[in-house]
Amino acid sequence: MMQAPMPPPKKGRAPKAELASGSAIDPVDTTYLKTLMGYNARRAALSIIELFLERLAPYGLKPVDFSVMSTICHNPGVTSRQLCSSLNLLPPNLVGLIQSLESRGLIERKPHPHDGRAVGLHATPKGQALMVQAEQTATELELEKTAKLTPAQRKTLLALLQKIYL
Amino acid sequence: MMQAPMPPPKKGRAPKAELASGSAIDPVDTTYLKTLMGYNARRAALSIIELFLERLAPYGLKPVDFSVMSTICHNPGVTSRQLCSSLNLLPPNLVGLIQSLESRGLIERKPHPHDGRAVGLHATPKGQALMVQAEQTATELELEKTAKLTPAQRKTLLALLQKIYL
DNA sequence: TATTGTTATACTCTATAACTATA
DNA sequence: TATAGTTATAGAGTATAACAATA
Repeated sequence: MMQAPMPPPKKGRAPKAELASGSAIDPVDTTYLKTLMGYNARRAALSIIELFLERLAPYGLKPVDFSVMSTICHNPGVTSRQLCSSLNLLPPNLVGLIQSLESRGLIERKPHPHDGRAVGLHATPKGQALMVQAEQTATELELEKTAKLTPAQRKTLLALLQKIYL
Repeated sequence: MMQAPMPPPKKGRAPKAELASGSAIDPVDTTYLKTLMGYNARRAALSIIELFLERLAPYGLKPVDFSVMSTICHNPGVTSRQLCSSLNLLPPNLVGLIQSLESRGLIERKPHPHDGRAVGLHATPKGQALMVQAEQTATELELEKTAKLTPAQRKTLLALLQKIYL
């Protein structure tokens, strides 16, 4: 399959937005990158995560901690194996995370009823109370970051993203 | 502002998809996480990047290398400062990357015409030829990963993602 | 034999402070 | 004084191999 060579750099009329704007940097043509879903999804995710880190710092939760705690809260008795599978994490990277949450008194480890190898994870009342607040903060921050979207567009975006990774 | 407490774990009818499926893991309820744009955008991005790493490995390009090379190709003479600004990179992390691309003969560094401090980056013919192939490969892989989307949905998704981070 | 959880470890990515050369 | 590029380095994130206990 042939393809046209690299598009010409458009010498005539490049997108210029620096007209009389004091210390702006010369803009760059990223037209091609903007056609890539991976590029745009990553940039959007990082933009949201940046604010997430700020707002959730008072709870001592980073994105992965938050995802794990939320999943434990909504699935009492869930195992590490299940968390790894559903959140796409690797077992060795979950160990320290779980230990940290336990030492903070946010979760408890109980023997699994049917499988002696596994350990059931449960949120403590303290952990549950923290996550009610944390989830509320996360939801608020998300609405701020997606303020340019209508509720319908927001719903559409969530559904389309899930069509990619699920 | 008050909020309802953590939703009950729905004891009656949890989403079970493991009916008579040999070695499937008990599924987990991630309903809440799926309402978060940051979570879904990150999962989608990582899903695409996973295949990107495989397919672009023969070119010796990772996502950031690819973004930088593509931007240099489409913007001859662009500076490191401009790359950092438009791709959201930090200057120290770009240094080694640029040196690597130069030592591979993919780009050249030329003195900037107007600013003695800056260096203009240019793709060599070898670099341009590589990127024509690499961009084609990237575009193909993206279409595979978004195969569940119609062209209209794909266009919508790109536009909505840009509304978040731009 | 296969799986859960763990340890140790290496590799990559990202971030900060400080320096130089030029504007 | 401010900016472009660089250096050194620390921290976080992600990866693989190998092991013990249980199925």
